[in-house]
Amino acid sequence: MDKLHIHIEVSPELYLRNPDSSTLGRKIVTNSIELIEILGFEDFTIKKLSTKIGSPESSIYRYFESKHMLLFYLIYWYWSWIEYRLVFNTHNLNSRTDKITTAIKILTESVEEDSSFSHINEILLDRIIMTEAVKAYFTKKITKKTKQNHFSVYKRVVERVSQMVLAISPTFKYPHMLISTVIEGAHQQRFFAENLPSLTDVNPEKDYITQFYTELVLNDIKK
Amino acid sequence: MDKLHIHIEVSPELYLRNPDSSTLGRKIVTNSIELIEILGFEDFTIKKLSTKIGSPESSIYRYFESKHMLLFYLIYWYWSWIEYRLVFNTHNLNSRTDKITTAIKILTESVEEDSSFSHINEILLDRIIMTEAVKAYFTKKITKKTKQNHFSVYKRVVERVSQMVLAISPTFKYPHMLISTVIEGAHQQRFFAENLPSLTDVNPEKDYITQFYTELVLNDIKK
DNA sequence: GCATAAATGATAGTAATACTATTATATTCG
DNA sequence: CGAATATAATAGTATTACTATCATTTATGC
Repeated sequence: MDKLHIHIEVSPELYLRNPDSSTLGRKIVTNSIELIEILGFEDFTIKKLSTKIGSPESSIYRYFESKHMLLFYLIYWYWSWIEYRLVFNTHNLNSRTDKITTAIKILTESVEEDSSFSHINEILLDRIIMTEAVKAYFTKKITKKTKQNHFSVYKRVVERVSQMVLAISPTFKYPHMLISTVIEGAHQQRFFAENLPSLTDVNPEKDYITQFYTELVLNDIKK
Repeated sequence: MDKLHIHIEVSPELYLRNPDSSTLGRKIVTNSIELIEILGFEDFTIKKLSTKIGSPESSIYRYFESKHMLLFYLIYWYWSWIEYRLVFNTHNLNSRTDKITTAIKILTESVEEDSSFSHINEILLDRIIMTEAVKAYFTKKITKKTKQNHFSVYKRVVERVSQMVLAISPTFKYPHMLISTVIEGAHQQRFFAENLPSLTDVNPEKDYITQFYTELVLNDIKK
């Protein structure tokens, strides 16, 4: 597996003080992930986080400008981590089909192992992204410009996989649309399977969501 | 066009007093749509709505239990309206491919005409669903049971179109997954086109999103 | 057309929350 | 050891979702 001790750096625009540079900072991040996963982002409050870590609210605000920025930090971290895994696991593959298949696997599978190379629990973070990330795109609490800057990693991931699509089918007109549909779709289907099963087709096979989206993509680009 | 004076009834579980039964009730609905479209659901407040319509907050709460329930009401209305259009426009088609193509068109196109058979502006409502509906699924403010009850129309729409998929390809394993991917994907792509264009492939052709999803579905089910 | 009931208005209040401000105390570092 | 820096302790503000109460208007039955 890819249990290297890589270090993920988050864009400084997302924090006031780098939470990765102190024990308190890391405590904030670790515990916010645990709390958001349990409560959901709406019911998650800085007050609750502050009591959980035993530090005052004002200390948390020294690291993050706002509750929303903390969520953006987590999202950024997540996509950096996905990008790393994407590059690491596909770069030495020769077959174009293998590349795209591996990429779709990484984008659609639920994370079930905490690679524990950091203070961040990837299993919980993956669940947060599944349920909370959409809200972050759609919120008007953050300006367009800020969003566009801060979704840069996500965009890069979409771009990378779009290139894999074009490598197979150079005239395909909508690679970004296809890939962002797959990414968001897979998250949503996982959520539906847990919460609104009649909107999806729950299946005992572990990787049925990955299978579905892999076939969807291959059928579409190999017309 | 389908400018019939049909009347859409919303499940009584979603309101305290039926907003369709009084002028104040209709005023609340009409104006909430306008406000949510402008402000987004987060910045939309009952106070702002109450000043807009010149009635106290307490009057609004006599119709809707909460801000979230008001949103659920709008979502329910929207999907009832979509279901009506779906049934109306497909039932007299003979070709299976025509049926599914028409269905996908209805599910993926942006609404550009207010059919004005009611106090509800469908153009604005369509935009609200595009940006705010996902938040409604994902919120923990509403219990699972309530959600499952209240998403019944949405589920019925998915079910109807799933049946059209099965009519073409009876052994297709994931019709619900395919259709909910299309519905949510199309909304998201429209949002991306306006707000985060690098995540999609913006195209001058008016109906490129519909085209994309139509081909995606046909390629997938006609293997 | 009048009594009764129902809907609405006017006003006040509560608890929670995101975030700010200030000052005191630790902690780190040259 | 002294100075800068990070954290704690505490208080406060504005906003918001929602509740409560009572007066007034409007609709309804007879």
